[in-house]
Amino acid sequence: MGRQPCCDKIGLKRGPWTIEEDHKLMTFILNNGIQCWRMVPKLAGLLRCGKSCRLRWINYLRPDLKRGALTEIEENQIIELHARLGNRWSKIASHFPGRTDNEIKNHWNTRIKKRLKQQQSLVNDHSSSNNTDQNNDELVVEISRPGKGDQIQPAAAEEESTKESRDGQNSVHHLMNNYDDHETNICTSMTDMDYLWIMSTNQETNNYSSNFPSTASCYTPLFCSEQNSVSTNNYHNSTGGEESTITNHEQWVESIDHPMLSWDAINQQLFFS
DNA sequence: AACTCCATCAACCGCGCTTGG
DNA sequence: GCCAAGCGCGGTTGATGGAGT
Repeated sequence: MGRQPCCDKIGLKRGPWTIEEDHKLMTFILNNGIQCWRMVPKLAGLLRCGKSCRLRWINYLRPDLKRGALTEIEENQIIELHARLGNRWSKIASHFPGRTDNEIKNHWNTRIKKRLKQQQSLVNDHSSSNNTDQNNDELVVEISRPGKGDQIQPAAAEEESTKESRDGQNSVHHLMNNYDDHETNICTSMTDMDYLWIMSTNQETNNYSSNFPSTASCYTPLFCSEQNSVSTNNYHNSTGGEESTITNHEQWVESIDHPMLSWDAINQQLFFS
C-alpha cells in the first residue's frame, strides 16, 4: 500500500484566499512549522488542499518575503541567470532572498520579455542598417548585462555592451566567467535581520520545520525589518464581498497565541487517539 | 459615465522526480 | 524492485484594476 491521497478535491475551497484563511494558515505554521503539507489544512482547520496551502505560504505568507517591485539591478541579474539556467525559475529565485519563483517567472513573462523584445528590435534595426549578421540572441543578453558590481547606469551599460558586441565576444561565456562577482552583489541589500532569518531556514530544501524556532515571538523583529516590511495586503472578504485591509504580518504575530504543539504531539493525537 | 482593452499576478494544473510501504 | 503518494517545479489561466477611448 502507498500513502493516502493528497486530497480528494471534493468539498475543498478554491480561488482567492480570505484573510481568515491566511490567518489560520499563518498561525498554524508559526506555531507548528511544516512537516507534512497534506496534514496542514486539516490541522489548521482549512478547506484547502495541502498543495494550495504550500503555494500560499511560499508565495505570499512567508515572513521572509521581500515585497515591492523588482529593481533594475535585480532585473538584470534575472536576465543573466536566465541566460545561464533557462526557465529554471526556482534556481533563479534561489539567488534572490525573499523573492519567489512565481514572482520572478511572472516578472519575466510580463515585463522582461517585453523589454528584451524591444531591445532586440532596436538591435535588429541597428544591425540591418549596419549590414551585420550577428546573432540576435547573443546581443539581447549582452545589452541587458549589468556592469561589474552593478554600478553601470543603463545607458552606460548599453554603450559598453555595444562595444563588447563590436569586439565579438561570446556573451554567455563572458557572463558565466563573471557570474561569481555578480552573485556576491545580489545579497548586498539584505539587512542583518534578513540574514538571521535566512540563516535560520534551510534554503536548499525549503524545509522550515527543522529550523523553525519554537515560538512565534522569535520572528517579531524580522517583521519589523525595513527590508522585509510587508506591504499592505488586500483581501476579498468572503462574507460581505467588501475588501478589508491588514497592514502586515506583525499584527498577526502579535495576535497569535503561543500554546506550542509539536509535530510529535500532533502525530500522537492523530494516530493514537 | 460606460465600455473595451491590456497588464499584472495569484492561483491552479499537470508533469516528473523523490520517497515510503 | 515495484508502485503509489508526496512534493516541487514550470506552464497556463482567470480575476482584477487601470488606462484609453
